[in-house]
Amino acid sequence: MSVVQEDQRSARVSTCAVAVDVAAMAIEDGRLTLLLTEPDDATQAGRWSLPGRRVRDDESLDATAMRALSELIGTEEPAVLLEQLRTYGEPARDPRARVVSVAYLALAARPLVPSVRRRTTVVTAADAATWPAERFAYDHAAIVPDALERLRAKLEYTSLATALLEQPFTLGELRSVYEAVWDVELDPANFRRKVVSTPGFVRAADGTAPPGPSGGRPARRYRSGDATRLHPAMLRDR
Amino acid sequence: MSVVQEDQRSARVSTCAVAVDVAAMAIEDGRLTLLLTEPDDATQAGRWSLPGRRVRDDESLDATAMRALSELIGTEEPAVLLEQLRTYGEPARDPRARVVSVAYLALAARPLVPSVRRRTTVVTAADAATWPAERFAYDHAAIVPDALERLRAKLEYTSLATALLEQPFTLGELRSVYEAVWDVELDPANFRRKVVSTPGFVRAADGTAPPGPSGGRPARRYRSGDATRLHPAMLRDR
DNA sequence: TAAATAGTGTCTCTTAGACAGTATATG
DNA sequence: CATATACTGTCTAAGAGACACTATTTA
Repeated sequence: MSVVQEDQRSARVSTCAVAVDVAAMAIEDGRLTLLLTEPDDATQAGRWSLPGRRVRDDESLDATAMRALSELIGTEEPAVLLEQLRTYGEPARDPRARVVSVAYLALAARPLVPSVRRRTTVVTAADAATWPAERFAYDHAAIVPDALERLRAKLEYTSLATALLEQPFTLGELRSVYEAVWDVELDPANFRRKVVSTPGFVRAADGTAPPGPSGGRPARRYRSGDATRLHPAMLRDR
Repeated sequence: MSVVQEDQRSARVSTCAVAVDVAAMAIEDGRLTLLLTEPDDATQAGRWSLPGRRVRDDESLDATAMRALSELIGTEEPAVLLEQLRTYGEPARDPRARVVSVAYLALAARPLVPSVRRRTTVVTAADAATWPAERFAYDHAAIVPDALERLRAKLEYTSLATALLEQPFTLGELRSVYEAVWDVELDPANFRRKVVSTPGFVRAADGTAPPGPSGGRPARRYRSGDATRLHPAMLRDR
Protein backbone atom coordinates (compact mmCIF):
# COMPACT_ATOMS: atom_id res chain seq x y z
CA MET A 1 0.00 0.00 0.00
CA SER A 2 0.97 3.62 -0.15
CA VAL A 3 2.94 5.48 2.48
CA VAL A 4 0.60 8.41 2.08
CA GLN A 5 -2.63 6.88 3.28
CA GLU A 6 -5.23 8.49 5.45
CA ASP A 7 -3.89 6.95 8.62
CA GLN A 8 -0.33 8.04 7.96
CA ARG A 9 -0.73 11.29 9.87
CA SER A 10 -1.97 9.36 12.88
CA ALA A 11 0.46 9.22 15.80
CA ARG A 12 -0.46 5.56 16.21
CA VAL A 13 1.32 4.51 13.03
CA SER A 14 4.79 3.23 13.75
CA THR A 15 7.83 2.74 11.64
CA CYS A 16 9.04 -0.74 12.41
CA ALA A 17 12.44 -2.27 12.16
CA VAL A 18 12.38 -5.08 9.61
CA ALA A 19 14.58 -8.11 10.00
CA VAL A 20 15.03 -11.48 8.33
CA ASP A 21 15.55 -14.72 10.29
CA VAL A 22 16.64 -17.91 8.56
CA ALA A 23 15.83 -21.49 9.55
CA ALA A 24 18.68 -23.20 7.69
CA MET A 25 18.43 -26.96 7.40
CA ALA A 26 20.64 -29.66 5.99
CA ILE A 27 21.08 -33.43 6.19
CA GLU A 28 24.00 -34.63 8.30
CA ASP A 29 24.60 -38.35 8.97
CA GLY A 30 21.05 -39.12 7.95
CA ARG A 31 19.54 -36.55 10.30
CA LEU A 32 17.88 -33.23 9.56
CA THR A 33 19.84 -30.43 11.23
CA LEU A 34 19.11 -26.80 12.04
CA LEU A 35 21.72 -24.03 12.34
CA LEU A 36 21.49 -21.89 15.48
CA THR A 37 23.52 -18.99 16.82
CA GLU A 38 23.57 -16.78 19.88
CA PRO A 39 22.30 -13.20 19.64
CA ASP A 40 24.47 -10.33 20.99
CA ASP A 41 21.63 -9.10 23.08
CA ALA A 42 21.94 -9.01 26.84
CA THR A 43 18.23 -9.58 27.32
CA GLN A 44 18.56 -12.91 25.47
CA ALA A 45 21.67 -14.26 27.19
CA GLY A 46 22.07 -18.01 27.04
CA ARG A 47 19.37 -18.52 24.47
CA TRP A 48 19.65 -19.67 20.88
CA SER A 49 18.33 -17.86 17.88
CA LEU A 50 18.02 -18.35 14.15
CA PRO A 51 20.64 -16.42 12.17
CA GLY A 52 19.15 -13.03 11.38
CA ARG A 53 19.98 -9.60 9.98
CA ARG A 54 18.31 -6.24 9.64
CA VAL A 55 17.15 -5.40 6.12
CA ARG A 56 19.32 -2.74 4.52
CA ASP A 57 18.32 0.08 2.23
CA ASP A 58 18.02 -1.13 -1.34
CA GLU A 59 18.32 -4.73 -0.24
CA SER A 60 15.55 -7.19 -1.07
CA LEU A 61 14.29 -9.56 1.60
CA ASP A 62 15.76 -12.51 -0.30
CA ALA A 63 19.14 -10.77 -0.36
CA THR A 64 19.02 -10.15 3.37
CA ALA A 65 18.28 -13.82 3.97
CA MET A 66 21.20 -14.90 1.82
CA ARG A 67 23.46 -12.43 3.61
CA ALA A 68 22.37 -13.66 7.05
CA LEU A 69 23.46 -17.11 6.00
CA SER A 70 26.60 -16.32 4.07
CA GLU A 71 27.99 -14.08 6.80
CA LEU A 72 27.72 -17.03 9.15
CA ILE A 73 28.81 -20.02 7.10
CA GLY A 74 31.34 -18.44 4.77
CA THR A 75 31.97 -16.06 1.97
CA GLU A 76 31.45 -18.43 -0.95
CA GLU A 77 27.93 -18.84 -2.24
CA PRO A 78 26.58 -22.01 -0.65
CA ALA A 79 24.35 -24.44 -2.57
CA VAL A 80 21.29 -23.19 -0.77
CA LEU A 81 17.63 -22.86 -1.67
CA LEU A 82 15.81 -20.02 0.06
CA GLU A 83 12.07 -19.86 0.49
CA GLN A 84 10.07 -17.32 2.41
CA LEU A 85 8.25 -18.94 5.31
CA ARG A 86 6.07 -16.30 6.97
CA THR A 87 6.34 -13.01 8.81
CA TYR A 88 6.22 -12.65 12.57
CA GLY A 89 5.07 -9.28 13.82
CA GLU A 90 3.58 -9.51 17.31
CA PRO A 91 4.20 -6.14 18.95
CA ALA A 92 6.06 -7.60 21.95
CA ARG A 93 8.11 -10.26 20.20
CA ASP A 94 11.30 -8.25 20.78
CA PRO A 95 11.25 -6.81 24.32
CA ARG A 96 13.03 -3.58 23.43
CA ALA A 97 11.55 -2.38 20.15
CA ARG A 98 9.01 -3.21 17.50
CA VAL A 99 10.72 -5.55 15.07
CA VAL A 100 8.86 -7.30 12.27
CA SER A 101 10.71 -10.41 11.18
CA VAL A 102 10.39 -12.14 7.82
CA ALA A 103 11.34 -15.77 8.38
CA TYR A 104 12.96 -17.86 5.66
CA LEU A 105 13.48 -21.56 5.21
CA ALA A 106 16.91 -22.40 3.77
CA LEU A 107 17.84 -25.85 2.48
CA ALA A 108 21.49 -26.70 1.98
CA ALA A 109 22.91 -29.54 -0.07
CA ARG A 110 25.81 -30.02 2.36
CA PRO A 111 26.15 -29.90 6.16
CA LEU A 112 26.15 -26.34 7.49
CA VAL A 113 29.55 -25.48 8.98
CA PRO A 114 29.77 -22.06 10.66
CA SER A 115 32.99 -20.26 9.72
CA VAL A 116 32.74 -17.60 12.38
CA ARG A 117 34.17 -17.41 15.88
CA ARG A 118 30.77 -16.58 17.24
CA ARG A 119 28.98 -19.15 19.32
CA THR A 120 26.96 -21.32 16.98
CA THR A 121 25.52 -24.82 17.04
CA VAL A 122 23.87 -27.34 14.78
CA VAL A 123 21.07 -29.41 16.27
CA THR A 124 18.58 -31.86 14.87
CA ALA A 125 15.55 -29.95 13.67
CA ALA A 126 13.07 -32.34 15.27
CA ASP A 127 14.72 -31.91 18.68
CA ALA A 128 14.80 -28.12 18.36
CA ALA A 129 11.10 -28.12 17.52
CA THR A 130 10.37 -29.65 20.91
CA TRP A 131 12.54 -27.26 22.93
CA PRO A 132 10.73 -25.10 25.48
CA ALA A 133 10.30 -21.48 24.48
CA GLU A 134 12.84 -20.30 27.09
CA ARG A 135 15.69 -21.93 25.18
CA PHE A 136 15.06 -19.68 22.17
CA ALA A 137 15.53 -15.93 21.87
CA TYR A 138 12.52 -13.79 20.92
CA ASP A 139 9.72 -15.88 19.36
CA HIS A 140 12.04 -18.25 17.55
CA ALA A 141 10.50 -21.16 19.41
CA ALA A 142 7.44 -20.59 17.24
CA ILE A 143 9.35 -20.23 13.97
CA VAL A 144 11.20 -23.54 14.19
CA PRO A 145 8.12 -25.82 14.23
CA ASP A 146 6.59 -23.73 11.44
CA ALA A 147 9.70 -24.22 9.34
CA LEU A 148 9.80 -27.94 10.02
CA GLU A 149 6.15 -28.41 9.16
CA ARG A 150 6.53 -26.38 5.98
CA LEU A 151 9.43 -28.58 4.91
CA ARG A 152 7.55 -31.76 5.77
CA ALA A 153 4.51 -30.64 3.82
CA LYS A 154 6.43 -29.45 0.78
CA LEU A 155 8.27 -32.76 0.39
CA GLU A 156 4.89 -34.20 -0.48
CA TYR A 157 4.00 -32.11 -3.48
CA THR A 158 7.25 -30.48 -4.61
CA SER A 159 10.71 -31.68 -5.61
CA LEU A 160 12.24 -29.76 -2.68
CA ALA A 161 13.91 -32.88 -1.26
CA THR A 162 16.57 -32.69 -3.96
CA ALA A 163 17.68 -29.31 -2.56
CA LEU A 164 19.01 -31.24 0.44
CA LEU A 165 21.32 -33.37 -1.77
CA GLU A 166 24.36 -32.72 -3.88
CA GLN A 167 24.04 -33.53 -7.57
CA PRO A 168 24.08 -36.25 -8.70
CA PHE A 169 22.47 -38.44 -6.07
CA THR A 170 21.16 -41.96 -5.70
CA LEU A 171 17.56 -42.88 -5.03
CA GLY A 172 18.72 -44.35 -1.71
CA GLU A 173 20.04 -40.92 -0.73
CA LEU A 174 16.81 -39.27 -1.84
CA ARG A 175 14.84 -41.79 0.18
CA SER A 176 16.97 -41.08 3.24
CA VAL A 177 16.04 -37.39 2.93
CA TYR A 178 12.36 -38.27 3.10
CA GLU A 179 13.01 -40.64 5.97
CA ALA A 180 14.97 -38.03 7.92
CA VAL A 181 12.45 -35.23 7.40
CA TRP A 182 9.33 -37.30 7.98
CA ASP A 183 10.91 -39.59 10.60
CA VAL A 184 9.54 -42.71 8.96
CA GLU A 185 10.89 -45.78 7.17
CA LEU A 186 9.92 -46.12 3.54
CA ASP A 187 9.88 -49.25 1.40
CA PRO A 188 12.83 -48.89 -1.02
CA ALA A 189 11.05 -50.69 -3.86
CA ASN A 190 7.85 -48.67 -3.69
CA PHE A 191 9.74 -45.40 -3.16
CA ARG A 192 11.80 -46.03 -6.27
CA ARG A 193 8.79 -46.79 -8.40
CA LYS A 194 6.98 -43.66 -7.25
CA VAL A 195 9.92 -41.34 -7.85
CA VAL A 196 10.77 -42.74 -11.26
CA SER A 197 7.15 -42.68 -12.41
CA THR A 198 6.54 -39.08 -11.30
CA PRO A 199 7.26 -37.00 -14.42
CA GLY A 200 10.11 -34.53 -14.05
CA PHE A 201 11.12 -35.47 -10.53
CA VAL A 202 14.50 -37.02 -11.40
CA ARG A 203 16.38 -37.88 -14.57
CA ALA A 204 18.98 -40.60 -14.96
CA ALA A 205 22.63 -39.50 -14.89
CA ASP A 206 25.74 -41.36 -15.97
CA GLY A 207 27.56 -43.93 -13.94
CA THR A 208 26.92 -45.48 -10.57
CA ALA A 209 27.76 -44.60 -6.99
CA PRO A 210 30.01 -47.00 -5.05
CA PRO A 211 28.29 -48.89 -2.23
CA GLY A 212 28.89 -47.99 1.39
CA PRO A 213 31.23 -49.88 3.76
CA SER A 214 28.61 -52.55 4.38
CA GLY A 215 28.45 -53.48 0.72
CA GLY A 216 25.54 -53.68 -1.62
CA ARG A 217 24.95 -53.29 -5.30
CA PRO A 218 26.19 -49.95 -6.72
CA ALA A 219 23.34 -47.49 -7.22
CA ARG A 220 22.51 -45.57 -10.37
CA ARG A 221 22.99 -41.84 -10.24
CA TYR A 222 20.19 -39.35 -10.85
CA ARG A 223 19.84 -35.58 -11.10
CA SER A 224 16.93 -33.28 -10.36
CA GLY A 225 14.34 -33.12 -13.11
CA ASP A 226 12.64 -29.97 -14.31
CA ALA A 227 9.43 -30.39 -12.31
CA THR A 228 8.95 -28.28 -9.20
CA ARG A 229 5.47 -29.56 -8.34
CA LEU A 230 5.00 -33.33 -8.26
CA HIS A 231 2.02 -35.05 -9.87
CA PRO A 232 1.14 -37.39 -8.40
CA ALA A 233 2.36 -36.25 -4.99
CA MET A 234 4.54 -38.29 -2.62
CA LEU A 235 1.93 -38.57 0.12
CA ARG A 236 2.94 -39.55 3.62
CA ASP A 237 0.67 -41.86 5.60
CA ARG A 238 -1.38 -40.46 8.45
CA MET B 1 16.35 -10.95 15.62
CA SER B 2 17.50 -8.22 17.89
CA VAL B 3 17.47 -4.52 17.12
CA VAL B 4 20.91 -4.22 18.62
CA GLN B 5 22.90 -6.37 16.24
CA GLU B 6 26.33 -5.65 14.85
CA ASP B 7 25.00 -4.17 11.65
CA GLN B 8 22.60 -1.85 13.41
CA ARG B 9 25.10 0.97 13.59
CA SER B 10 25.63 0.81 9.85
CA ALA B 11 24.16 3.70 7.87
CA ARG B 12 22.93 1.16 5.32
CA VAL B 13 20.31 -0.24 7.68
CA SER B 14 16.95 1.30 7.07
CA THR B 15 13.81 1.53 9.09
CA CYS B 16 11.04 0.48 6.77
CA ALA B 17 7.40 1.30 6.81
CA VAL B 18 5.38 -1.87 7.31
CA ALA B 19 1.96 -2.29 5.74
CA VAL B 20 -0.59 -5.04 5.29
CA ASP B 21 -2.45 -5.64 2.02
CA VAL B 22 -5.45 -7.97 1.85
CA ALA B 23 -6.63 -10.08 -1.09
CA ALA B 24 -10.22 -10.56 0.02
CA MET B 25 -12.19 -13.18 -1.88
CA ALA B 26 -15.77 -14.38 -1.81
CA ILE B 27 -18.20 -16.33 -3.98
CA GLU B 28 -20.81 -14.26 -5.80
CA ASP B 29 -23.25 -15.81 -8.28
CA GLY B 30 -21.03 -18.86 -8.57
CA ARG B 31 -17.93 -16.82 -9.32
CA LEU B 32 -14.86 -16.13 -7.22
CA THR B 33 -14.56 -12.39 -6.65
CA LEU B 34 -11.77 -10.11 -5.41
CA LEU B 35 -12.26 -6.80 -3.63
CA LEU B 36 -10.26 -3.87 -5.04
CA THR B 37 -9.99 -0.21 -4.12
CA GLU B 38 -8.21 2.86 -5.39
CA PRO B 39 -5.22 4.22 -3.47
CA ASP B 40 -5.12 7.97 -2.57
CA ASP B 41 -1.71 8.28 -4.12
CA ALA B 42 -1.18 10.60 -7.06
CA THR B 43 1.57 8.38 -8.46
CA GLN B 44 -0.93 5.50 -8.74
CA ALA B 45 -3.85 7.39 -10.29
CA GLY B 46 -6.32 5.23 -12.17
CA ARG B 47 -4.93 1.97 -10.87
CA TRP B 48 -6.49 -0.56 -8.53
CA SER B 49 -4.98 -1.85 -5.34
CA LEU B 50 -5.74 -4.38 -2.66
CA PRO B 51 -7.14 -2.81 0.52
CA GLY B 52 -4.18 -1.99 2.75
CA ARG B 53 -3.22 -0.20 5.92
CA ARG B 54 -0.06 0.76 7.76
CA VAL B 55 0.69 -1.33 10.85
CA ARG B 56 0.11 0.65 14.04
CA ASP B 57 2.06 0.57 17.27
CA ASP B 58 0.94 -2.33 19.44
CA GLU B 59 -1.12 -3.78 16.62
CA SER B 60 -0.43 -7.29 15.40
CA LEU B 61 -0.22 -7.99 11.68
CA ASP B 62 -3.42 -10.03 11.86
CA ALA B 63 -5.18 -7.10 13.52
CA THR B 64 -4.02 -4.73 10.82
CA ALA B 65 -5.35 -7.08 8.17
CA MET B 66 -8.73 -7.29 9.86
CA ARG B 67 -8.81 -3.51 10.21
CA ALA B 68 -7.97 -2.97 6.54
CA LEU B 69 -10.97 -5.09 5.68
CA SER B 70 -13.44 -3.90 8.29
CA GLU B 71 -12.77 -0.22 7.57
CA LEU B 72 -13.76 -0.89 3.99
CA ILE B 73 -16.70 -3.27 4.20
CA GLY B 74 -18.33 -2.13 7.42
CA THR B 75 -18.06 -1.90 11.15
CA GLU B 76 -19.54 -5.26 12.11
CA GLU B 77 -17.18 -8.19 12.24
CA PRO B 78 -17.55 -10.03 8.95
CA ALA B 79 -17.47 -13.83 8.72
CA VAL B 80 -13.96 -13.78 7.40
CA LEU B 81 -11.01 -16.12 7.59
CA LEU B 82 -7.61 -14.44 7.41
CA GLU B 83 -4.42 -16.20 6.44
CA GLN B 84 -1.02 -14.69 5.90
CA LEU B 85 0.11 -15.10 2.30
CA ARG B 86 3.65 -13.78 2.00
CA THR B 87 5.63 -10.58 2.39
CA TYR B 88 6.66 -8.35 -0.50
CA GLY B 89 9.69 -6.21 0.13
CA GLU B 90 11.45 -5.26 -3.09
CA PRO B 91 13.15 -1.93 -2.44
CA ALA B 92 11.43 -0.14 -5.32
CA ARG B 93 7.94 -1.61 -5.00
CA ASP B 94 6.61 1.73 -3.75
CA PRO B 95 8.14 4.56 -5.82
CA ARG B 96 8.31 7.05 -2.96
CA ALA B 97 9.58 5.14 0.07
CA ARG B 98 10.65 1.76 1.28
CA VAL B 99 7.50 -0.08 2.30
CA VAL B 100 7.48 -3.74 3.24
CA SER B 101 4.03 -5.22 2.75
CA VAL B 102 2.67 -8.32 4.45
CA ALA B 103 -0.03 -9.73 2.16
CA TYR B 104 -3.03 -11.61 3.52
CA LEU B 105 -5.61 -13.85 1.94
CA ALA B 106 -9.12 -13.24 3.29
CA LEU B 107 -12.05 -15.55 2.60
CA ALA B 108 -15.56 -14.30 3.25
CA ALA B 109 -18.70 -16.38 3.59
CA ARG B 110 -20.83 -13.70 1.92
CA PRO B 111 -20.29 -11.35 -1.02
CA LEU B 112 -18.04 -8.40 -0.12
CA VAL B 113 -20.01 -5.15 -0.22
CA PRO B 114 -17.94 -1.99 0.36
CA SER B 115 -19.70 0.39 2.74
CA VAL B 116 -17.47 3.35 2.01
CA ARG B 117 -17.84 6.23 -0.41
CA ARG B 118 -14.37 5.59 -1.73
CA ARG B 119 -14.01 4.14 -5.19
CA THR B 120 -14.04 0.37 -4.90
CA THR B 121 -14.83 -2.55 -7.15
CA VAL B 122 -15.36 -6.26 -7.04
CA VAL B 123 -13.98 -8.28 -9.93
CA THR B 124 -13.63 -11.96 -10.63
CA ALA B 125 -10.36 -13.16 -9.18
CA ALA B 126 -9.38 -15.13 -12.27
CA ASP B 127 -9.80 -12.05 -14.49
CA ALA B 128 -7.81 -9.86 -12.09
CA ALA B 129 -5.00 -12.42 -12.12
CA THR B 130 -4.61 -11.88 -15.86
CA TRP B 131 -4.61 -8.08 -15.75
CA PRO B 132 -1.45 -6.34 -16.98
CA ALA B 133 0.73 -4.92 -14.23
CA GLU B 134 -0.17 -1.33 -15.23
CA ARG B 135 -3.73 -1.78 -14.03
CA PHE B 136 -2.54 -2.39 -10.47
CA ALA B 137 -0.87 -0.01 -8.05
CA TYR B 138 2.57 -0.91 -6.69
CA ASP B 139 3.35 -4.63 -7.10
CA HIS B 140 -0.19 -5.79 -6.49
CA ALA B 141 -0.24 -7.42 -9.92
CA ALA B 142 2.13 -9.99 -8.42
CA ILE B 143 0.17 -10.50 -5.22
CA VAL B 144 -3.15 -11.37 -6.86
CA PRO B 145 -1.94 -14.48 -8.75
CA ASP B 146 -0.07 -15.61 -5.63
CA ALA B 147 -3.27 -15.33 -3.61
CA LEU B 148 -5.30 -17.18 -6.21
CA GLU B 149 -2.79 -19.99 -6.48
CA ARG B 150 -2.58 -20.30 -2.69
CA LEU B 151 -6.35 -20.62 -2.48
CA ARG B 152 -6.47 -23.15 -5.32
CA ALA B 153 -3.77 -25.25 -3.71
CA LYS B 154 -5.24 -25.13 -0.22
CA LEU B 155 -8.65 -26.35 -1.39
CA GLU B 156 -6.91 -29.62 -2.14
CA TYR B 157 -5.60 -30.49 1.28
CA THR B 158 -7.54 -28.30 3.72
CA SER B 159 -11.18 -27.64 4.53
CA LEU B 160 -10.76 -23.98 3.52
CA ALA B 161 -13.57 -24.14 0.98
CA THR B 162 -16.14 -24.03 3.79
CA ALA B 163 -14.85 -20.56 4.74
CA LEU B 164 -16.42 -19.33 1.49
CA LEU B 165 -19.89 -20.56 2.54
CA GLU B 166 -22.38 -19.61 5.21
CA GLN B 167 -23.30 -22.34 7.66
CA PRO B 168 -25.07 -24.61 7.08
CA PHE B 169 -24.49 -25.38 3.42
CA THR B 170 -25.37 -28.09 0.93
CA LEU B 171 -22.86 -30.30 -0.84
CA GLY B 172 -23.98 -28.69 -4.09
CA GLU B 173 -22.92 -25.32 -2.73
CA LEU B 174 -19.61 -26.76 -1.55
CA ARG B 175 -19.05 -28.28 -4.95
CA SER B 176 -19.78 -24.94 -6.63
CA VAL B 177 -17.00 -23.39 -4.49
CA TYR B 178 -14.51 -25.91 -5.84
CA GLU B 179 -15.80 -25.40 -9.36
CA ALA B 180 -15.54 -21.60 -9.09
CA VAL B 181 -12.04 -21.60 -7.62
CA TRP B 182 -10.59 -24.30 -9.83
CA ASP B 183 -12.64 -23.36 -12.93
CA VAL B 184 -13.61 -26.95 -13.60
CA GLU B 185 -16.76 -29.05 -13.59
CA LEU B 186 -16.90 -31.83 -11.04
CA ASP B 187 -19.05 -34.96 -11.06
CA PRO B 188 -21.68 -34.45 -8.34
CA ALA B 189 -21.81 -38.11 -7.38
CA ASN B 190 -18.07 -38.58 -7.02
CA PHE B 191 -17.64 -35.23 -5.27
CA ARG B 192 -20.27 -36.16 -2.71
CA ARG B 193 -18.68 -39.51 -1.98
CA LYS B 194 -15.25 -37.98 -1.53
CA VAL B 195 -16.43 -35.24 0.81
CA VAL B 196 -18.56 -37.52 2.95
CA SER B 197 -15.84 -40.16 3.21
CA THR B 198 -13.11 -37.69 4.19
CA PRO B 199 -13.10 -37.75 8.01
CA GLY B 200 -13.95 -34.43 9.65
CA PHE B 201 -14.59 -32.47 6.46
CA VAL B 202 -18.34 -31.98 6.97
CA ARG B 203 -20.96 -33.20 9.41
CA ALA B 204 -24.68 -33.60 8.73
CA ALA B 205 -26.96 -30.84 9.99
CA ASP B 206 -30.72 -30.82 10.43
CA GLY B 207 -33.23 -30.22 7.70
CA THR B 208 -32.93 -29.66 4.00
CA ALA B 209 -32.40 -26.66 1.76
CA PRO B 210 -35.18 -25.77 -0.70
CA PRO B 211 -34.30 -26.33 -4.35
CA GLY B 212 -33.55 -23.44 -6.68
CA PRO B 213 -35.98 -21.94 -9.19
CA SER B 214 -35.27 -24.71 -11.68
CA GLY B 215 -36.42 -27.41 -9.29
CA GLY B 216 -34.66 -30.48 -8.04
CA ARG B 217 -34.71 -32.59 -4.96
CA PRO B 218 -34.14 -30.66 -1.71
CA ALA B 219 -30.55 -31.04 -0.50
CA ARG B 220 -29.43 -32.10 2.96
CA ARG B 221 -27.67 -29.50 5.01
CA TYR B 222 -24.13 -29.88 6.34
CA ARG B 223 -21.77 -27.91 8.57
CA SER B 224 -17.99 -27.74 8.68
CA GLY B 225 -16.36 -30.62 10.50
CA ASP B 226 -13.44 -30.33 12.88
CA ALA B 227 -10.72 -31.29 10.41
CA THR B 228 -8.54 -28.55 8.98
CA ARG B 229 -6.31 -30.80 6.88
CA LEU B 230 -8.03 -33.33 4.64
CA HIS B 231 -6.92 -36.97 4.40
CA PRO B 232 -7.24 -38.08 1.74
CA ALA B 233 -6.91 -34.78 -0.14
CA MET B 234 -9.35 -33.51 -2.76
CA LEU B 235 -6.88 -33.60 -5.64
CA ARG B 236 -7.55 -31.69 -8.80
CA ASP B 237 -6.66 -33.27 -12.14
CA ARG B 238 -3.71 -31.98 -14.09
C1' DT C 1 -45.46 -34.88 -18.22
C1' DA C 2 -40.17 -33.09 -18.88
C1' DA C 3 -36.30 -31.08 -16.77
C1' DA C 4 -33.39 -30.20 -12.97
C1' DT C 5 -30.97 -31.28 -8.86
C1' DA C 6 -29.89 -34.72 -4.98
C1' DG C 7 -28.30 -38.93 -3.84
C1' DT C 8 -27.00 -44.32 -4.48
C1' DG C 9 -24.95 -48.22 -6.79
C1' DT C 10 -21.54 -50.30 -9.58
C1' DC C 11 -17.96 -50.98 -12.82
C1' DT C 12 -13.19 -50.12 -14.39
C1' DC C 13 -8.71 -48.31 -14.13
C1' DT C 14 -4.92 -46.56 -11.60
C1' DT C 15 -2.03 -46.46 -7.78
C1' DA C 16 -0.10 -47.51 -3.16
C1' DG C 17 1.72 -50.90 -0.26
C1' DA C 18 3.35 -55.57 0.96
C1' DC C 19 6.57 -58.56 -0.16
C1' DA C 20 8.99 -62.24 -3.01
C1' DG C 21 12.66 -62.64 -5.99
C1' DT C 22 16.98 -61.20 -8.67
C1' DA C 23 21.51 -58.44 -9.19
C1' DT C 24 25.88 -56.89 -7.48
C1' DA C 25 28.65 -55.21 -4.16
C1' DT C 26 31.62 -55.97 0.86
C1' DG C 27 33.88 -58.95 4.11
C1' DC D 1 29.91 -68.11 1.93
C1' DA D 2 26.53 -64.50 4.55
C1' DT D 3 24.98 -59.96 4.41
C1' DA D 4 23.77 -55.56 2.62
C1' DT D 5 21.95 -52.63 -0.74
C1' DA D 6 19.86 -51.92 -5.48
C1' DC D 7 16.40 -53.04 -8.38
C1' DT D 8 12.27 -55.83 -10.60
C1' DG D 9 7.97 -58.36 -10.57
C1' DT D 10 3.50 -59.37 -8.78
C1' DC D 11 -0.44 -59.55 -5.87
C1' DT D 12 -4.05 -57.09 -3.33
C1' DA D 13 -6.70 -53.41 -1.54
C1' DA D 14 -8.27 -48.73 -1.84
C1' DG D 15 -9.53 -44.67 -4.34
C1' DA D 16 -10.91 -41.94 -8.56
C1' DG D 17 -13.73 -41.37 -12.35
C1' DA D 18 -17.48 -42.77 -15.60
C1' DC D 19 -21.99 -43.42 -15.64
C1' DA D 20 -26.55 -45.87 -14.83
C1' DC D 21 -30.20 -45.53 -11.75
C1' DT D 22 -33.49 -43.75 -8.15
C1' DA D 23 -35.65 -39.73 -5.41
C1' DT D 24 -37.87 -35.33 -5.12
C1' DT D 25 -38.68 -31.00 -6.57
C1' DT D 26 -40.36 -26.90 -10.34
C1' DA D 27 -42.90 -25.76 -14.36
